Amino acid sequence: MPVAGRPTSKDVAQEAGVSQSTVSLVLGGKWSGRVSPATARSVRTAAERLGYRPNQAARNLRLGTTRTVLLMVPTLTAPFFGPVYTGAARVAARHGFGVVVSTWPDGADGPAESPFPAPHEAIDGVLASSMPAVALDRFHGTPAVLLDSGPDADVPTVDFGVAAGMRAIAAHLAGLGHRRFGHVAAGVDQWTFHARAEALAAEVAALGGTLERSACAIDVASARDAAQRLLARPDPPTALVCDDDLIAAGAYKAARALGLDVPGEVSVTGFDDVLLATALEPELTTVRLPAEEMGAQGMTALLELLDGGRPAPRVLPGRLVVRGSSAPPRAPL
Amino acid sequence: MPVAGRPTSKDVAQEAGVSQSTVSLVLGGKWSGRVSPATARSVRTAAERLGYRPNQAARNLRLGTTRTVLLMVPTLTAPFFGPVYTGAARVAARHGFGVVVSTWPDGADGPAESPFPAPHEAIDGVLASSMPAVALDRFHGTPAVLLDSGPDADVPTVDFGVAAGMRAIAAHLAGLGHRRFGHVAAGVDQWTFHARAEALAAEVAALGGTLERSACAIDVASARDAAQRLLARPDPPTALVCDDDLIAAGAYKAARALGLDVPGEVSVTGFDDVLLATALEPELTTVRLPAEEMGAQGMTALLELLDGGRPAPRVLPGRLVVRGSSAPPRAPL
DNA sequence: CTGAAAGCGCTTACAG
DNA sequence: CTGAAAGCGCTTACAG
Repeated sequence: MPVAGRPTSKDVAQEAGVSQSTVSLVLGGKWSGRVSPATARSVRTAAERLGYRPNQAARNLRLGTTRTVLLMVPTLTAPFFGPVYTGAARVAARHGFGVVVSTWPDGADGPAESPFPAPHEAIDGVLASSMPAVALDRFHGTPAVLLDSGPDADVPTVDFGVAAGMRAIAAHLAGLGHRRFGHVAAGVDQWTFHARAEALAAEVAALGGTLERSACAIDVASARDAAQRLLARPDPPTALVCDDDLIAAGAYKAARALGLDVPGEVSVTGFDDVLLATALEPELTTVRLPAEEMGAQGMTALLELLDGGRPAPRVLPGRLVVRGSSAPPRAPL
Repeated sequence: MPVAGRPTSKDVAQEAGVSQSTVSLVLGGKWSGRVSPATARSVRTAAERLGYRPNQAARNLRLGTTRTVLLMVPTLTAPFFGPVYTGAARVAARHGFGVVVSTWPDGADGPAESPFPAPHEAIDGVLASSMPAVALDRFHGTPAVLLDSGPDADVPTVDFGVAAGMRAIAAHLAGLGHRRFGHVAAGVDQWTFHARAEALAAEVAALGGTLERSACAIDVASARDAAQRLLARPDPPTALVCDDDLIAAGAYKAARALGLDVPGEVSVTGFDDVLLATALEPELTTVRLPAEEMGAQGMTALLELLDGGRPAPRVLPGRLVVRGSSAPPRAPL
């Protein structure tokens, strides 16, 4: 018997000849010992025949939950955040959660731009990536996990081992014989870049090398200029350590503009290991960060938190990937 | 008077000394002529004092709507989809809609992987990008708009003018003097790549040139091999037309492996104009596709559809961006 | 083993 | 101009 509009549990009940509560019990998987197997079967059959799908809004209203979490990122146009989302959504789906995305602070949504309540008012938790802790203020009290934002927060955190990654880069270059380092640094006020700068400075000092620093925005042209400033010094670095792969692409350009061969005359390293790293020529020595794993671990921590747990801070190690952009320095003339 | 838990419209009513329906009327903006301005003001004050936010689940249940649309994309790790999302979310937010993302067919969610109802069961509409029309089957009847999937669908569409873009590439190269073309083609069964191939073939034929085609996956290594096959022919092309920027990066590698200078000995063009295009050396001649605009226009069309309209198909023109990777062919020896 | 009933928090006729 | 009431579709005590 066809039903007008989308079928409800009441329609299924009528079709199966049982009460609506029985339908709910069976389809909710809470029937064993309470409903006879035969009845359960007939409910399932009826539900299938009618193409019944439970109404989420009613379920949410009744349970006071939305099974939706918000992933907040600074931008979706950087290659880093796609994988983070993918990992988070994978874990979320396994637990019946959906993930909505918003960008902040330049976000597409939010009360400032819209007269409507922002969609993220209806969420159970927040996953915020690459943000200062104050970004969580607007969610007063909503369970939250911070990703890639540093371990010093009063919510659970998941971070990359960027300090160890930078040390691995420096050790690799030092092993090749480099002593004069240039740091083409992202001039961006995020924990990860502060941590990278600090670790590099400490490691170079420990190795007895010298380090000059030049800051830039995270774009190719700005990185090229910053790298050029370093290479134009009287006693230029033999290795340019770049804060990410895109910046490294700018360093390549600076080297080429000055007629310097990479890696013959100057070594260049990146960080992140995005697609770009192997698209460049020579391919880039860099540190691979498990972005998708960060999304997955972050969601796992958030679900633990929603479950009443106290997930411990996690640190995901990066891995040095040596490719063609690093080599021993040219012997002094 | 503090209220336990999150305040409801009933709490606001009590605080303001009015009925709950009056609160709903005022806060829903439907009060003019029905509630006195003074009462309205006191309701607003009470709501603010209590930090009241309407419960979306209740609202959705009552209205039978979710104000949520699903953006379905093949993958989130390609650089194209971040901007599409951003544009869609911007327009959606202006109309009080949220956007959830899912990937298909390799999706993180969906009934196959999860015993729970997929979150996207609770949506008002679907925006599907770079998909065959059959991808919409599982949403039987949900209003949908197809992006970047070709104009031949029985739902509204938004596409790029890829044919015109390819013609512009071919005309540009022909203007430089090229006659022997190689097409490093994405061997991916998507409308956009079929359209690119067809347009290029037609234009080269019209110009009286020759065209060889070599297919590859959309990754650097596969593209390099495909380009190498073309360049190894007895009478190799003087220009490699690549189906996207990443493929062009592979073509650069093939040229370098054979000791061929770009653009001195072989010209290379891309498509899309992603970040990579200016990270390469030389910078890539390509066609810029307005991805964010596609997201925005798609959402506009979907909202129109939800409003009962019949949005016309839209085509967003690309723009040829000439950079350093294209030059006149080397004079025959 | 099964069903009648309450109630989640809204919006919107309907009655005054 | 304002309020009492119905009802959206669920889940879950509660009663039998």
